[in-house]
Amino acid sequence: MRIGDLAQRTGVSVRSLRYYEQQGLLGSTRTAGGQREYPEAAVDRVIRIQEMFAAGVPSRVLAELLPCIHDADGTPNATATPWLTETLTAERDRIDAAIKDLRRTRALLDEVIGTAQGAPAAEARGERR
Amino acid sequence: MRIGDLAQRTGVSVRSLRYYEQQGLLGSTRTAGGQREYPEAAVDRVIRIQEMFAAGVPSRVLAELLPCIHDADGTPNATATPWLTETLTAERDRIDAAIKDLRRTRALLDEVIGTAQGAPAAEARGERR
DNA sequence: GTAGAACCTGACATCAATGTCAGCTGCAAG
DNA sequence: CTTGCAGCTGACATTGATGTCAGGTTCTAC
Repeated sequence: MRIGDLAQRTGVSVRSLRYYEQQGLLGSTRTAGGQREYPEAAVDRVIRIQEMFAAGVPSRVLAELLPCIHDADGTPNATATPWLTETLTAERDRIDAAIKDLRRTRALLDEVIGTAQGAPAAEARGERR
Repeated sequence: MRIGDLAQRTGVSVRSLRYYEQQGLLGSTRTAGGQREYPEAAVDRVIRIQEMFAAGVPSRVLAELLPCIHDADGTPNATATPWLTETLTAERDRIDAAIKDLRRTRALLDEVIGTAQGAPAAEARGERR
């Protein structure tokens, strides 16, 4: 498929798709005229890239990580280098901390929302965290 | 306390503290000579600000939200405007989505890490998500 | 073959929080 | 009083993903 289709099917802008390629995250073959052509599997890959970005994984790490991922359609690929596993472990810890933080913030927002609606605050309602 | 102390006790840079003030997130009194002076409660507030930033709450929203927070030391303050509650609800939904996303990403990292260490992949070990 | 949509590259702009530098002033200890 | 650290303002730089524009090429349908 062509870049416009991929963009539409993933909800990611054409600009970003080209950026992903530039960062070595997403491959493409080219037509005789030089236009990008993507396989069906690109859809999944792009979605994964988006998730990773949203999770704060930097593209540098992502570039090394992607080949190691057991894709949905079953293409294994490379194995992680020692450096990569170490980095990923650090990333994982960072993500754990981020989740914890998000939960705390969420609870706080919840409380303010609840209070504003005239209801007693979360603690007073015996809500579980 | 003065800005350097606050920075040290919160782990936030002096630069950022001044930025918070500029954004209306953090108040301070000034000494005769114009230097910032913070109350003890500022420590908690700064930490909260950091958490919110980490959770992706934009400073514009934060500025309106902070006065509504029932501080740790028990200072209530303002009540949320309708606009604010609406915005916060949207933020909360965003955060929920972010948490979900982080979990997925975490699982993926975990799998790659596990595989690299010669262990079978997570699915094969019957791990729960 | 021609019109128009989709694509190409390259460059510059944006956002938000933070870093950093310069030049100046306040403050506390000797 | 002097010295030196800490603080002040203001300005510019950075980072990373993305938007946007310009000028040109390819592809598709007629």
